[in-house]
Amino acid sequence: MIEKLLTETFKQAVKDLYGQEITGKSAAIQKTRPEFEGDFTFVVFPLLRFSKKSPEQTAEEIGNYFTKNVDEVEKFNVIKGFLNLSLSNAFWLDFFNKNRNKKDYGKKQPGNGDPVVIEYSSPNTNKPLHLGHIRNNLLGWSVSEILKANGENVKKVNLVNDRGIHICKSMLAWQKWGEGKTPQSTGVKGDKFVGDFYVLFDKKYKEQVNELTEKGMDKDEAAKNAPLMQEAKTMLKKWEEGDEEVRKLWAEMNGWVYDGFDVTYERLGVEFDKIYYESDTYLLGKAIVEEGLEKGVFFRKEDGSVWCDLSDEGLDEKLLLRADGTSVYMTQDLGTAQLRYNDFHPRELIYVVGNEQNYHFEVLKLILKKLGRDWADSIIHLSYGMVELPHGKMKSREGTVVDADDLMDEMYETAKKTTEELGKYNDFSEEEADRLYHILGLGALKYFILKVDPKKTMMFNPQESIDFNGNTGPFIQYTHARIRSVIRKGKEAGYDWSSEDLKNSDILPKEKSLIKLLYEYPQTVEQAAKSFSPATIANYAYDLAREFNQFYQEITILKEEDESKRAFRLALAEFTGNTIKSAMWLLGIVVPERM
RNA sequence: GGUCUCGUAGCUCAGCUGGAUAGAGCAGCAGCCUUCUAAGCUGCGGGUCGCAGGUUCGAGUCCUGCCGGGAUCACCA
Repeated sequence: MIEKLLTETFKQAVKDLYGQEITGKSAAIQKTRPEFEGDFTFVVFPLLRFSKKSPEQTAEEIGNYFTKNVDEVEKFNVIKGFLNLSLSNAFWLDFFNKNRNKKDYGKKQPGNGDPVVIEYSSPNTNKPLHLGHIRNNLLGWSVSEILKANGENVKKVNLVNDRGIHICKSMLAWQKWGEGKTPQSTGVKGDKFVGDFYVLFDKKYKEQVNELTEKGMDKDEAAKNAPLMQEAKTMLKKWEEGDEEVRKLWAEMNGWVYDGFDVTYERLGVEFDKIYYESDTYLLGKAIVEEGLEKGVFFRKEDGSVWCDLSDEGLDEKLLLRADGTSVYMTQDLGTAQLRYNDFHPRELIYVVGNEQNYHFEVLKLILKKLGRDWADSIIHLSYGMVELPHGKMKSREGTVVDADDLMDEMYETAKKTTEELGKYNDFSEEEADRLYHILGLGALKYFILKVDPKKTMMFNPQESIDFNGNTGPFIQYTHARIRSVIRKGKEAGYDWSSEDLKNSDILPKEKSLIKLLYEYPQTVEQAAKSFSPATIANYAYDLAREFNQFYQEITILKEEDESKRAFRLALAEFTGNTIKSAMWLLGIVVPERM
């Protein structure tokens, strides 16, 4: 990496010229801003106390040191205290030739060290996936790929919350009003089918609560005492006791849900190396609670409930086991964390979970530490912001939930409509067209969501999400298709740009800025991994596509008569196309050859 | 109320560990297809970076306070 050499030289220059050792902080290298001439810039203000000279003079002296000692530095200019270094064309050309044919440019070989386990998706089995889950799934998948590209041994896992009161509600409603119907008999997708009964339960339950309050019962009392809630609780108890009939129905209805989820996952393009089910792991959590009691880390209250006192850490007491002995969320999560540690002995244990659970994960880590699990520090809560709609938050109660399948349908339709309106590719077969609409629709959706910093709350405006112009997935996909078109035509014409040593004596500004951007890809991938941020990749892909389009607009490729220039530009286009494809892959977005 | 978090153009978002005149897209207006895909390119207008202090040669970025939004503090998950 040339930056390293430049930084070292900078430090050495200060030492030789002013007799001062400086740290990396005062030798920070940065890209030269496009409005100035140069490639890399150092700021000399911090050195003035050593040089005892003006900023201009100091920069001038160091600049001279560079041109004298570093071959790659061709020239420099000084503006105020900024030293702008220009690297030689030979350097950029060398970088270009050495890297443009690398299969995995910008990516490191996947490692086989201690794995990084990343949990994402984590659905409940009582309702279909919605927009919030989509952000989670896209983030999880993309961060996994980004970590892989940085040489991590990544294991994707899913933790399905398949037990608890929520699924009992669906089961109960189906028993009462299902009339023996099934997804097969009705043709309704399994997860939707079960979700409908969950909604039905809620409706009937509310009716009961209203009846009770009208009779004068206190609202909280009514909520607790409504017969349906009582029945659901009884069912949960029976489930925990292993009641055969309840377990059978439970398995069947969960099966329907999984069939539905599979379809959605497949379409979304996510998958997992291992799937955990809470029904398999919650008992381990109870065992850990016992262990904590024996160690004196937890304590039991008079009513029999178990707690952990976190007041020394500035937090409250946390419940770990209800008075009736049933487990709560934290209990289960202690169990699943332990299990995952046992299974993988991971270097890092990443949870892709919304920021509404920040407190939960803080507590989880504290409790594990109290229990003496030194690996608690390897737990990373990849906390992402909520998705909001123009009218406000998604509320299932108010029917403002954006269903994942519906959303993908809409994106597909928009892709179809837009393509047809533009009158493109009527020669596509039905399968080809279908595939293209799928790629474009999903590309738009994924890019729209992933381009926003994961940590931030994001606004999902349906109007804007289906836009295919500007900073969008289809724009980048289009750029790729354009490049492939040029490449195809170049090959048809019999042009050859395969040489390992392409020459170009005068690189044009637009060519130069493209090369510089390509040069930044590897460090962008590293940065994205460090910050767990697909948005970093998305923004890069957009910049690259935009830069290419400017180049493409301004400079002819195929019609260039100078053979070496033509070959150089074809190679540059191909390198750019490959890098766009690579970056988009890290976002889970496929790029088409034609569109 | 405690803790955490966010506040950048009309709207949606960039702005890496502090660095030059704060950038894109959308929306609006005006141009560019007999030339490699116009899902593109170019130009114009639009900003007291919530407010006030502080640290620094230098603050959108760091610190403090205030204002405003959100999350959380459940025997829900």
